[in-house]
Amino acid sequence: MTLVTQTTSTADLAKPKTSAVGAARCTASDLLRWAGLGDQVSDQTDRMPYATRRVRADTALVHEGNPFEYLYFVCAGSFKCVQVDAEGYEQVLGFALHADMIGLDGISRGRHASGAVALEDSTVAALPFADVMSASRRMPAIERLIQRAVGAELLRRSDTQYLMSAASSEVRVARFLLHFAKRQNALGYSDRRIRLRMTRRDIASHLGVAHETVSRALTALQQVGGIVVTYRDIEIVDAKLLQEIQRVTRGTWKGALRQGGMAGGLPGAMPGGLSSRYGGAGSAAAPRLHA
Amino acid sequence: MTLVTQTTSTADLAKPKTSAVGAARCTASDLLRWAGLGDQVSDQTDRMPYATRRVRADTALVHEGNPFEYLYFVCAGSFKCVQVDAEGYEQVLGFALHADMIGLDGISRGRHASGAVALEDSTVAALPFADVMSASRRMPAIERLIQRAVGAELLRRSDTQYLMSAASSEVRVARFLLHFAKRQNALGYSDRRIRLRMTRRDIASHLGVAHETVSRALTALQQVGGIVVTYRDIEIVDAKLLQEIQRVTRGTWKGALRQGGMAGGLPGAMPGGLSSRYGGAGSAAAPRLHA
DNA sequence: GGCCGCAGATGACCCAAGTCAAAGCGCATG
DNA sequence: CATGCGCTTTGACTTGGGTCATCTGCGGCC
Repeated sequence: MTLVTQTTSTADLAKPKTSAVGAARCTASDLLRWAGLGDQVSDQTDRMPYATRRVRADTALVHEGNPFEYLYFVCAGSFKCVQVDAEGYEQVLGFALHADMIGLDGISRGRHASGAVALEDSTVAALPFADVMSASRRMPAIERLIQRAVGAELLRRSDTQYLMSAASSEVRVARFLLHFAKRQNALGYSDRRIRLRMTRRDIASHLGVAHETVSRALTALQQVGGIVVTYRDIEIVDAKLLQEIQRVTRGTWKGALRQGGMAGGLPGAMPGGLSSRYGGAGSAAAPRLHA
Repeated sequence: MTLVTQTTSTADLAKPKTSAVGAARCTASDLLRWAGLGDQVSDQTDRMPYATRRVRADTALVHEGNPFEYLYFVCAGSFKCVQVDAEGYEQVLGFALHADMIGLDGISRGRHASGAVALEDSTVAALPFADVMSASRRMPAIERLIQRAVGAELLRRSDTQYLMSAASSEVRVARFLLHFAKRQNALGYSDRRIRLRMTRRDIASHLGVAHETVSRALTALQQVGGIVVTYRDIEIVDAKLLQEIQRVTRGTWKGALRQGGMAGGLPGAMPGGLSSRYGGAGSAAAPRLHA
């Protein structure tokens, strides 16, 4: 999957939250550092102060439909990005973590196409869009920051579509966990321990399944030995296994696993969990193909 | 106007913005005009020529993973944007129509995160990304063009997530049709007649369902009187009905329809088609749909 | 400290849609 | 003009997971 690692300053990424996040203001160079563009910082970019804002858990930073004025850079904490449909049903479009940008989708219409709700007490830097744009014309580093934010946003949307394109719910959950772990890892955190800040319901909405199904999928993945679940703490104990499961786009991954399409097969986990009920029965049609 | 097969539906698709699309080069002002920013054209923006490229049906304009050098502006024709997973299964992320920009997702990693395949003989303008960025620094109109492209792209991604968040397949298809009609309408075409250039399979992939299900959903929507299907030509005969159906995010829309949750109720369409199996009123004259 | 409410897990049931199959149709190709 | 392949539709069957319901446990709040 052609993961061109961000060549810029892995060192900077390794130490998140280096600055005084709680401060009432932060400078452009802070943003660049947090965004992993530390080497872009120059004298020019240093003196631009932006206001920061505290957002308490479960409160909205951005309301869907409100006028688009600011871009928000997540200094600390995390958010869910949501759209509410006519019936009041909340669709979770994605999650914004540390160093992500919130609000880009307001560019097109001048109004925010989605809302953002804090999953925990969080801090953001509020960047007046007009200012940022004019600054980016003068300072290549800022331009880079915006470009990166846009690129990251687009990428995250693709990833979401990829998540939802999976046929089986367990595959979706596996993808979600791996994806989340990778993002945390890029921020300098462990890629084995995931601390979920959102409810099962939020995850379910994001993946396009029922929340009970998320529960069941987590249990299932735990039973085959891929993860250990403790409420919202997930430990990935067999990343390789999850990777195998995650690859399956169509059909049941259990079928794919047993057909030897996957290396090694499963240790003792098989008899337990999911695969059992399907016995050795002949549902083993050749998967894939369909050109 | 070149041999680009775009005029097809003579009368109905009548007023596309015309221009010398077939030319080997086009100017920035052409792009602005096509993008609906005609009023932004000034002398400055006039003299910048971009190469155009012909892309024949079923051939790739962009290959996933290739280096990101150009943004492509769709002058004529249409594309599907795709990602291919490890098993070779093709996921359709979206469709790019006239005046859309292709390739933005390459910004983040310097490589295209998705490919683009022409659905018909098409023409694009190839904009070297570096040039465009430097031009946008000097010319507000170009900057606006890029902003608009980015915003539109983001919005389209949200829309796709919205499409896929629907519970029932018929709702997904209804949303897709309305969404597509709106986009065509924004380009000056009819919002009642849709000419689909992609296969059912492409649509299915985009919506996250099986292609047979798309067929059945189209048939079902036709039977309740919402549309008339003639292969790839769809006529929307009852937009209001489709709107009602499209609103339903959870559960079956048939249920929502009958519960009076929807204004006015439906004329003669109700008894037939989908609602039949759900007990209630006379399933008498109802053919089709399992049962 | 005790009550209340929500998050999460799990079981039972059954329908929507995936899968497999097969039959039209159309368009492209020689 | 004939042939064939792939798109589309429809049917029959199977099942994953949505829905409803219940139970547990944790946390907040008076």
